[in-house]
Amino acid sequence: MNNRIFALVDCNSFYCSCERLFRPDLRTTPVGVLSNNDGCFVSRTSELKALGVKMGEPYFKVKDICVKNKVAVFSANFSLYTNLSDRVMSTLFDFTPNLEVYSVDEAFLDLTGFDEKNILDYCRHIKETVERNTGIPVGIGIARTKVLAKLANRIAKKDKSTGGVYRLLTKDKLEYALERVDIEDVWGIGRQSTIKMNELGIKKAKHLRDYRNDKLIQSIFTKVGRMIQDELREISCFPLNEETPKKKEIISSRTFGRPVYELAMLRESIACYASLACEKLRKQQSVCQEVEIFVRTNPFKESVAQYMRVNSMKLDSATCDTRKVIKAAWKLLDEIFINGYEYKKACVKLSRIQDASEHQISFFGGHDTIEDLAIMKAMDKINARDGHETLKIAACGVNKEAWYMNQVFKSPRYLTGWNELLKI
DNA sequence: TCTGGGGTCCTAGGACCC
DNA sequence: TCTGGGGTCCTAGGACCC
Repeated sequence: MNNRIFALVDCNSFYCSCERLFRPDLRTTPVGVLSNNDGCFVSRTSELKALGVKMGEPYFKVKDICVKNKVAVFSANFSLYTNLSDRVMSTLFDFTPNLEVYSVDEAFLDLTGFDEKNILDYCRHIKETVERNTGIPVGIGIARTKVLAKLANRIAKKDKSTGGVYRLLTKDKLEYALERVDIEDVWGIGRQSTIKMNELGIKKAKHLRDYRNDKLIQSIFTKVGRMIQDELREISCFPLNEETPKKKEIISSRTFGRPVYELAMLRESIACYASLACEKLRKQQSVCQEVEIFVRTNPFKESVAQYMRVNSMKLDSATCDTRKVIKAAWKLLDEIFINGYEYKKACVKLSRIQDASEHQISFFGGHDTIEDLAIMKAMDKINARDGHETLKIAACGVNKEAWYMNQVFKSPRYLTGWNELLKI
């Protein structure tokens, strides 16, 4: 046992809550948000869950249920969600700088040193403040390790009597919780591990905590499994990571709105994804020295011939120049493209990422010149000021409708588009 | 007809070196 | 018949997360 205290703040049905914020008429309506291309449900309100719609459920399979129950369905509107996420996080930051932004809708707070008697009230105050400032409802779980804080958060959300804040600090509460929580609901225990845990007779969180053979746990579930076990014992193994590390890989991929057959169209999509990835790369002031792409047909469509190929290359010199990355990606595409398949998805991945300021300049040249960097900088600046893709590389094409994803239910960019602000 | 996107960490095993 | 031992680095693939 240690004397640290972690609080996990988690936004309730985050994407749905964002949509509801601008549509108060939907306060009691079941709401769901779909993945890109209007594929699967990635966020559901409790009302939608109650209708039996599962996480990751393809929309077309439950369309009838949605229509019958007047479910408000939305296409993903990530610029809106990111913006609201920033507001939630900055509100939390006002309470403590010891904060880890764990995901778009979750943050760990280090509240070590707080008087344990008052901590429940304090977290209720945090919850109310976030909700008042941003309109996004949250739940908070409090415990001595991150794994247990996750668990406490689960209870806070499931058990209405908690009022959305739950403290898992006393021995009896801990026993009560660990006896009831299934092993698969423990943070870090996924599908494969659950099967192996069950074989060992571990069905509940408590069984893992009390499992005597630590070495066996380590050998089957690796170091990570052992750390989860210790975290259940209130031994903190996962530290709070306050600064967000730079990405080591940047991926940009999309499923096409419709099947694609021509090399020219694949090239356009690849150029677009490469542009997106390079933008992110420059934003974190990095350069990459490896480009990977893949293309594939629709694995769900069994009636057509299947094809999937990955191809990658190392660059002579690390770069953040979109033009060079597109050139490399196109070369990779030409090598693996086969005529006659019905392509459904393409992907660009940048790796071997280094800091732009520190990277080694190649002896053989080919590195980004001052002029290259100036062009990229100008492009980023114009796009930041006048909107995404105001200026883009011609290789990306102009007729995106030919392959771009479907977004039939997209809400306005209430917070990031001047023409789409809420009208009252 | 219609099934997402973007990450991280860990380990085993191969390549290579002396 | 019988052919060493020890170390590092890299990569692919598995598992997990939201």
